[in-house]
Parts: sequence; C-alpha cells; structure tokens
Amino acid sequence: MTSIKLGTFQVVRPAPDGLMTEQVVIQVREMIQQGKLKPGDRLPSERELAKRLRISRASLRAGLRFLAAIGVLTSRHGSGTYIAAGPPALDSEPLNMLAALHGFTTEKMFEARRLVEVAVAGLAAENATDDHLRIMADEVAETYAALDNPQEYLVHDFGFHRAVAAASGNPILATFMEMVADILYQRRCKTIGRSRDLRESVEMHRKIYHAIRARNADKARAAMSEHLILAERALAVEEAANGGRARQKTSSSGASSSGPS
Amino acid sequence: MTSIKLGTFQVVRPAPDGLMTEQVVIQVREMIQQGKLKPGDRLPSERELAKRLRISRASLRAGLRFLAAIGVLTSRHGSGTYIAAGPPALDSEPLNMLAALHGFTTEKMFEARRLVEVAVAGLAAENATDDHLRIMADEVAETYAALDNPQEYLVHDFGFHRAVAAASGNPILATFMEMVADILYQRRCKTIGRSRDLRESVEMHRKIYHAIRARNADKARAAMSEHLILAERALAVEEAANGGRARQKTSSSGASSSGPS
DNA sequence: TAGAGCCAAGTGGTCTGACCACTCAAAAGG
DNA sequence: CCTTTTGAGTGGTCAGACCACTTGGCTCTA
Repeated sequence: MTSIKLGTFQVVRPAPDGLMTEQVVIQVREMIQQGKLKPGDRLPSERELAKRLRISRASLRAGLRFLAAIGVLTSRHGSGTYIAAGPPALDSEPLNMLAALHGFTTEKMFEARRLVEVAVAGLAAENATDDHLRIMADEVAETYAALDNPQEYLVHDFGFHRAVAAASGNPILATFMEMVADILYQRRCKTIGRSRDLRESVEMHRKIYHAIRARNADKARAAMSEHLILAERALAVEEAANGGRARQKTSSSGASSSGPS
Repeated sequence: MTSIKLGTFQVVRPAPDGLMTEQVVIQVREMIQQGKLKPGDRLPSERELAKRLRISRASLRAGLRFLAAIGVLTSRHGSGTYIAAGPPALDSEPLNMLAALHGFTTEKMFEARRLVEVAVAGLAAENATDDHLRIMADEVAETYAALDNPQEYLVHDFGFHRAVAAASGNPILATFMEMVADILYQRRCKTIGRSRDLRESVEMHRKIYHAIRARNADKARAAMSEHLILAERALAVEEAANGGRARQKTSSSGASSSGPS
C-alpha cells in the first residue's frame, strides 16, 4: 500500500492503484478513521475535492455515491455533502432489495426480528439509563394518545421499539433490529386499515417497559417475545383481510429515510 | 405514483418525477419484483439501458452504482452488469464504515454476534437438512486439516459458521451474522500470528456440529455460546499480544468480497 | 431600525460526447 | 483440430457545460 498522506485534505500520492472510485471510498474512510471527519461535518465541495484527489468530478461523484448509498454521507442539493449525523443506522433499502431478490417471507423477517429483539430487550433491562427509560415512557404515552390515529400510532409504536433498542447499549444489534423492523413497518403501513387490538399492543409495550425499568431481563424478554408473536399474527390477519386488493409491493419510494442519492 | 410500464425493458413514461438516479433504482427494483430480472441475470448494456430509460448514461451509472453499493448488482469491466447471484448477502462495508464513524468496539460486535449466532445455532438444530449437515462436517474436517496454516484455518473456521447460518433456514439472520462475523474475521486476520488454542476451537466446532445433528437445540445454543465467548477471549489475547505494533485500522482494501464499485 | 423581498455566488444534479481498459467469442493462423 | 489473434462490445474515466437548488447578504420598503 503506497502510503497516503493528506494534510488538510491534501493528497500527496499522484499514482492511483486501483479503481478511482475505490480510492475515494478509501480516502474518505481514512479521513473518518483519523478523526478528520466527524458525523455532521460538511465535506469540501465536489469540484474542490475532485481537484485535491486528482480525479475527475464524475469519478469523485461515483465514490461519494457509494458512500451515500451505504448511509455514510448525505448530499443536499445546493447546500453540500455531509457526514451522516444522528444515531448509527443502516438504510433498510439493501435488506429490502435482498428481500425482493430472494423472496424473503414476512414470516422469516418476523422470526429474525423476534429473536434479535428479544435479546435486545434483555440487554435493555440490564443497561437502560434513566434517559432511555424516560424516552420509552414518552413513547408509550404518545402511543396511547394516538390510539385513534393508526398512522401516528405506528410511528410511536416503532419509536418505542427503537427506544428499547437504543437502551440495549449495543448499537450493532439496535441497528440490525431497526433495519428489519423498518421493513415490517413499511408493510404494515399499507394494511393497518381498520385494525382492532391496537390497545392490546400498546399495553404490552407498557408491560415491557415496566419489566425493563424493574431490571428484570427474563421478564422483559418474555414480554417482548409474546408481544412480537401477537404483532406478527396481527399483521397476518390484516394482510389476509385486505386480500388481493393491496399490492404485495415491498417498494414505495419515499418511505425510508435516506433515498438512493 | 405515475404508473410505469415496461415491456421488455421498454419504458413508457417520459416524465421523470424525482431524481433521475432514483428512478433507475425504482425501475430496476420493479423489474426484479416482477420477475423480469433474476439473480445471475445480465442487464442490458449501460448505453442501451440509458436509451430505454430516456436518461443520460451518467445518471444511469449513478443509479447502477447505488444498486452495486448495496450489493444488488456487480459490474464486470468489459463484460457487463449482473444481478448478484449466490446466497443472499449484505456487504459488510456499510457496517464497517458505521463502526469507524461511531467507534463500535470489538466487544460490542462480539456481543451482537454471540446473541444472534446462538439463536442461529438453535434454529439450525431444528431445521438443518442433510446437505447442510454435510457441508458443516466438511468444514470441520477442512479446519482440522488446516491446523498448521492459520490463514486457511480462518477461512474454514468462517466457513463452518456460515454453514451453520445457512442451516438455520433464516436468511435474514444468516445475512446479519455473516456481516458481523466478516468484520471480526477481517480483524483477526491481522492478529492470528502465533495463536494457541486453534485445536480447542475446532473441537468446539465439532461439538456444535454434533449437537445440531442430534437436533438438540439447547445443546447447540450452549455450545455456540461457549465457543464464541472463548473466541472473543482469544482475539482479545492476540490483540494484546501484538500490542501497539499492528495497526488498529479496520480498513485494508481487498479483504471483503464485493468492493466499492 | 426592523422587516420583507431580491439577487448572486456556490453547491449538488444532469447532460453530452469522447476516450481508455478490459472481456470474450469469432475469425485467422498453425 | 487446437492455438493465436483480433475486433466489436462492455464498463470506467474524463472534460466542460448547463440546470436546479440553497444560502446569505443586499437592497428596498415600512
């Protein structure tokens, strides 16, 4: 590996080894690992960066696009390119696409989510801070308040699960859980027409919350497991109710947070 | 959503709603979901596709790059662009980058892997087919044979874990496990200098294999848990032994399967 | 002075058309 | 028949230009 030195974005090596676009990814990653770029930071403009890396703007954009695709960067038209801020998260689009390619069933997705999130709930009971508990309590309250508004209900339903994941203290597990849950919620958004059992679901959230607050990992796991089994059943029932009317499409463009570009 | 119709790659709608690059992603995804593109298939050439989608080749490439980044496509220089074949898999690069950005510790990664893979081992005991069992047995044998070759040892070590994941019957969990495990193996590749306990590790593989073959889920889970705890300890010891000599860098280019572009 | 509206510089997004590097199968050679 | 060569086709890169959008400072007004 011919050594690369960049003093304030200045690259020394004018000899590109492999693909140009790959170089961009490597350089940006190194900048991140060296602490020169932190979440929320703005990168130099494309024309500027292209000059400094001695490559064309097109190739630079190719590299940036790769980084944007995997969620490391977000480009804002007319403003600039920024390192992704906020909590660690992987875009659910890759998993979504994989599901389309290999025909993952909703059942398998729920199985995966259940196994992971049960473990997450256990960790949360052990590691949750007061802040985490407060956020969870807030989400439970908001969910109760949205019992007559399915769409908003779903938002806070998901919010609660994310809060539990965050409380687990393990960002990797939390990230994965959110990935799977996000897809499941996208699907449910289309089927949550006239669903009973909303109240039952949020009361299970309360039960989970109490178990976590009581630091009872076993109880938290059991409650989460029960909750997800019921949730899976609910989704199945709703999909069956909607019958062949609603499309099976997993897609729908603007659903997820960070789009393609 | 202005409806899109494509008869054999022929697009009707000449009015692009949002970003062009996003359109590419949507169109390709729809082709996949409609079964017009299957794993291994080759896409029309870029110049061709660009004409049919009524966009410039540059924009098309941007979209294809996004799909390549998330592992749906692979482009082969001089040959063509293909839908990713083989078993479902997510590139570990996104998680790798996320780790660099948010400073995921090896400990947290192992925790995540352990919780997931223990569940996977349990599922494998319930669902493994004879083929899966055979592959696992083969990997165990190969690992024994490579006891004096650390690098090859690692390959088959990983191979065994992948076989277990495949046997679980849940591709989502398997994919996630491979993602985390891949990063861990990348790190270990650099530290597995002179490590004892290689024999002990592979013998635990055998133990896990026997538990799965005996359809004993509890035993499989327990064995996997024990194995991973020991593996974590081994990695920690090796890293400590190498001290400040070996770089902490998570990078190293050609390690993973599918590179950036 | 405080506010609303305008405007220009800078940014990412797209287009064009050209060239390079590579692959692969068909054609030429042994 | 097998090997070698070659060329058409492919993805990768480049250059320069324009478009669409954001932003912050400016002017003009109340």
